[in-house]
Amino acid sequence: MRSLRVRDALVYHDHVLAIKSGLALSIFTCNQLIHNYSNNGFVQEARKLFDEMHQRNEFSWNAIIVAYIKAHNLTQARALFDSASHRDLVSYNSMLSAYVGADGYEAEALDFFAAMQSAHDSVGIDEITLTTMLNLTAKLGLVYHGKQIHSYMLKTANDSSKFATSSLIDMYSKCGSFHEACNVPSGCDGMADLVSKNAMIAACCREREMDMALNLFWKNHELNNIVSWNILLAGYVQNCYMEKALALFAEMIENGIGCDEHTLASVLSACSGLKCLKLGQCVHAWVLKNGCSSNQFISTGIIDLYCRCGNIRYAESVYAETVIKNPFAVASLITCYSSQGNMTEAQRHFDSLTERNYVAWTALFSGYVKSQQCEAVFKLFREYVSTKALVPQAKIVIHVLGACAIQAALGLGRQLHAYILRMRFVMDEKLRSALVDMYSKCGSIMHAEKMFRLVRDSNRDAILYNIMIAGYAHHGLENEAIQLFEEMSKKSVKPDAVTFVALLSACRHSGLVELGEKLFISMEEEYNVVPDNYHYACIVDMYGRANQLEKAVEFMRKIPIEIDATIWGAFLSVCQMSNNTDLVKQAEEKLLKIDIDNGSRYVQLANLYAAKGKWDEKGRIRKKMREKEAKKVAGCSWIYVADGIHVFTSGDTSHTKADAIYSI
DNA sequence: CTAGGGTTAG
Repeated sequence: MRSLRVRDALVYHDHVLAIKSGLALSIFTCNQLIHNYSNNGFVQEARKLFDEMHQRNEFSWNAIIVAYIKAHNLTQARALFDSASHRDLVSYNSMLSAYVGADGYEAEALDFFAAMQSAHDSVGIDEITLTTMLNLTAKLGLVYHGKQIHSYMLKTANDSSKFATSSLIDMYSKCGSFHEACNVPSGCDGMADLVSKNAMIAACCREREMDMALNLFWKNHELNNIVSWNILLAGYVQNCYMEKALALFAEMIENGIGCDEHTLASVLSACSGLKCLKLGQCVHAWVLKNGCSSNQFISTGIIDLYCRCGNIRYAESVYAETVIKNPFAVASLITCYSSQGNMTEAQRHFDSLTERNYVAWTALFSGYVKSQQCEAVFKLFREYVSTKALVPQAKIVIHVLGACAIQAALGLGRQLHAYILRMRFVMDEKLRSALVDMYSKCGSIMHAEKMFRLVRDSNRDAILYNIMIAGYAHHGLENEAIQLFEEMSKKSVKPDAVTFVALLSACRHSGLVELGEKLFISMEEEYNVVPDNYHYACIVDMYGRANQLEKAVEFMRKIPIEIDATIWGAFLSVCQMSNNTDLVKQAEEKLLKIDIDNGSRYVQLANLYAAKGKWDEKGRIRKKMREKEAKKVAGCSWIYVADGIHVFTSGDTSHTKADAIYSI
């Protein structure tokens, strides 16, 4: 309705102007009309008027070029630019900023900038050109090029306007050079203009320096606008201070700052992070009332909120109503279905996307890995690699390596390693860690170690150490595991809960009771790591394997946390060592109360009674298991043969070639 | 005298 009225007004305006000026519109008037049409989204009308003009000047050409740029038609804009009879620096700058602002036109932007410097029109470049180029280097994260432009700006005295200052701060910050951003003259004190101050607050938030951001924010706070508040709000959300974000939002409302679409997008993220459905729904209602649901950040935020709060039906119904099927929203849905193990729906959503971006791909890969559907991961990866339009992403390769680790698919893992080298991926710690883990879990501890040693000392983080220590532990190399732990401590890399699970399980498998006890005590006292159920279970199991029932019982009594199925399970295997039926009964009762659906527990119990020759007890447990319809997944082996994967369980005769296999 | 291009937040 509103667009129609604007159109009528423009046409009417057109007539009035024509009559007033004796039917022949001046160039000036036509140029203004082209702008009016363009600003209201009527690019065709603008073009019609442009075509009808008898005379045109630079302003006319620029107006029509900008009209196409605003309509996101860069091809047409460029065609007009190339054919223009009048061109000036403004035409060039308009075209350049269009390329910089659009996604996927980075190369065109660079070429265009180069052409500007050698153009035969010789329009040259000015401060606007340079700030636009700063924007591009910021987008690409190329601090080296950003510095070159900065130097050029210094040389040509184009470095001190408020536009230059804010762009420089923004560029250095987005390129990861926070220090340089702080050193931009009159930028860091927040006393320059408001945009520069806001850019600086954003830089602090990016650097996770929230105290610094707050200091800046409250300096001359009466000058702050809604952008300043939104930056701080987004800063809290991105640094996971969700409660603080909501408190700031409340303050915004109290102070009459109001809120806009940026505000609401951040508030929705905070609600998702806190799984705060109530407030999130209030925002949803507000959005519906005020008609800003067409904003993609907002609709994605609402879908994400319902997904994270586990309400996938609402998420689906909101998604069904969105006009533009945003890949980010779909990624959220995929993640939600994946977490429920519903990969059919996850895949369906993925298939529905016409434009699959890297977020959607990553979500699907992650889902298949989490639900341990490794064959699906490998199949998806083949599809991904053959999609020529995609730039290969390290994050996705990391997921596929994870699937190799689960499946112990060493051959595939090695192929991936070769692929990584061939594609010249940057070997960062995450990629290297994934490779170490893959080699270790595929049984090739030697290659895992080799990869680990390739990481420079200073780049070895706790995660990498954990992977390698766990690798040694699984391969029965407890001395190497301990040694690496000592190296870790020496390099003052802080061990965490995962480190100690790996270490304690090395101790329990190799019967190093004293060392296990020592490590267990030191983890809390020296390293400030609070033991959780896995650590307690390790120690209980360690005593059990070492045949030290009394110590295990005593240890069980002292456990300060609620004893869960993991710990009772460990205790049950300790009972296997003793003849104390009372203890078994006790453990059984507790265990079945906690872990009623887990078939493994029933089987463990039944086997325990069977081993003691108590067949009636065994029968009783098996009957209970049938009553509860608890199922245990059978352990299995598998082998890759040329045409695919073959899975076997104990005593399995279901394979089509079972007779031949057994005879061999 | 009056026109067009560049900066900060999700």
